[in-house]
Amino acid sequence: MSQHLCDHDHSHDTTTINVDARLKAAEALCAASGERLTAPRLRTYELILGNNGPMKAYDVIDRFHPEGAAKPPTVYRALSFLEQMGLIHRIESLNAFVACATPANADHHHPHTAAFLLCDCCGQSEEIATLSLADIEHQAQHLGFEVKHITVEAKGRCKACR
Amino acid sequence: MSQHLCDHDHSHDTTTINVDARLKAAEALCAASGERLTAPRLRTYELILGNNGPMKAYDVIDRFHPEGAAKPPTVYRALSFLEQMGLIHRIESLNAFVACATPANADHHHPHTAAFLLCDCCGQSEEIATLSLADIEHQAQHLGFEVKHITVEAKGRCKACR
DNA sequence: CAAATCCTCGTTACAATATAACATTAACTC
DNA sequence: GAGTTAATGTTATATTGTAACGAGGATTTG
Ligand SMILES: [Zn+2]
Ligand SMILES: [Zn+2]
Ligand SMILES: [Zn+2]
Ligand SMILES: [Zn+2]
Repeated sequence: MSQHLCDHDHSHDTTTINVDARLKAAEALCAASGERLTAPRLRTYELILGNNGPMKAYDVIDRFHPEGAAKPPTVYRALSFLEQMGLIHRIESLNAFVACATPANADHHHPHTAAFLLCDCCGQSEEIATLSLADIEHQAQHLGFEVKHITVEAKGRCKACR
Repeated sequence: MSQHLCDHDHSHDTTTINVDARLKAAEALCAASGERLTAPRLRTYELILGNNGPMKAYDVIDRFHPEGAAKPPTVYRALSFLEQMGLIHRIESLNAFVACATPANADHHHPHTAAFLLCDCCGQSEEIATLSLADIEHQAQHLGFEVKHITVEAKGRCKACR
């Protein structure tokens, strides 16, 4: 995931997620929701959880099987499912996917609008809770993150189409 | 650009931009900035200005010449230029491009963070000025737009990479 | 239990989006 | 006008994402 746009080291690019705990929580969430966390879905989530930073769909595809790649629809379907369950987020500006930092669980559903700080250089992402764009600047400043460009896109239905 | 996800008419999907005036303003802006609004750049901007809603790169490519399509790099380069000049915005969640509603001109440079309301149904986009996510809800409500999902992504440099 | 139904998946093929690399031309500088 | 830079033309290819259809397995229904 490192972008290698620079010459300094990226040893800070490490996330520490308890993958097993997340997988168990996801199982519980799906069970509680009447959804099935099938093998391809589980494997896809596992890979994304284990990846250091946002992961491309084709990286999931390539690493899906020990022996060879998965077929794209297998993975794209799993990604859609995981996104709908709130377990991962799609990063539109990177065409990549990252595990939600605060996923719903069986007890506590937690759908939310996520905001991300995305480093151009090391590729790391930080999911921040924010309800205002000023907040983004504040949190970025607090984290020492220099913001260059913000993407804000709201999807829905216009008045005429409702 | 209509998405045809519905059976109602989309006669509201019409924008009215004074294309000639925008092109002249762009000429002036580039002249003032020491940049060159070359033929491919001008043609690309003209097509985006004339399009009803966000336009895909390959639609620009296909309509570039009266007789046949342009080569992709020609258009992608022009799109990058126009975006850097603040004349168009890229809509990440659509892989599309739209003319800025309030572009800079020779007198008044005006770089800004744009926010968009994007209709799932008719494909129309509305560029709104906003400095808070609550604002998005307010403006959407005022416009009768029902928001289903908001994308917020800030790109830049993390602390370790600065 | 068997039939019907629905959801999910496997597979093939392909569509849509975007860039690398290098040769050529046009503009600008001295 | 020779040297330099910026922009374009051109070919090829890389990356990202879906349509379509059949097979399998789970769930519901009678
Ligand atoms: Zn989240
Ligand atoms: Zn970084
Ligand atoms: Zn704008
Ligand atoms: Zn609409």
